[in-house]
Amino acid sequence: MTAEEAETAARMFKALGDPVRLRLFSAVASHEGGEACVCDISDVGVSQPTVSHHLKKLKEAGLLTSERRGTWVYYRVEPSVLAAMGKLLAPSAAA
Amino acid sequence: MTAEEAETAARMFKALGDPVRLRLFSAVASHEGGEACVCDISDVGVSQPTVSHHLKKLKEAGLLTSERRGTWVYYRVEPSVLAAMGKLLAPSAAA
DNA sequence: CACCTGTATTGATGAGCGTCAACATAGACA
DNA sequence: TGTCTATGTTGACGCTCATCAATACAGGTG
Repeated sequence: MTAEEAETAARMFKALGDPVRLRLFSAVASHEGGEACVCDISDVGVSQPTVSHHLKKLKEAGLLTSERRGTWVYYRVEPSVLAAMGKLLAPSAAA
Repeated sequence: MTAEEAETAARMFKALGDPVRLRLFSAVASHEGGEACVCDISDVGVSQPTVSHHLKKLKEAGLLTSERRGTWVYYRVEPSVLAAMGKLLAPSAAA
């Protein structure tokens, strides 16, 4: 594993390395249709700006995408990225 | 996903959220026999105390175990923990 | 237009992290 | 015992991060 590969992958793991972000991500991933409105998942015990901040981090890490539809903003998981991370965690099956 | 589950899982993701740690972990995981001596994997561009520090973090996160055999210390991956993380990243297959 | 709700940004603060130099410890060998 | 190598620990520095209050922006409704 090269230093560059490690940089890229570590950014994604790091994004999931916060309990609030992990819960937000899990909530989006397990929501119906694979997407969720912010209002559906923002009950994680922190303030609204903090939720927004964490969703932005997940987006910057490439784990989520967002789309505004009228009043609400919907977040959705990026499946290809998930698969790549999963392979890193299953070296016996992937390498 | 409860707050406690998120705490536990986030600790493991966080441990892999550093490029140096990810490379160390990957080196151990892909090494012959699933274990590696520190001397085999410490070529990641940081000083020896830093390597030791990161290996300790991975151990505290439950991702690695260590065992001294004579002069050298060998690290080995914890497969059960890997599987649990993998499932989190494959919600379509696990939940 | 004014007003309300949902979401994002700004600015500040306190805590945590990555890194290294220096030092300490463990084991092997003479 | 002394010495050398391999690894871990300590202490400190700079940087990043998580969080919130305050504010701003976007879109809907009247």
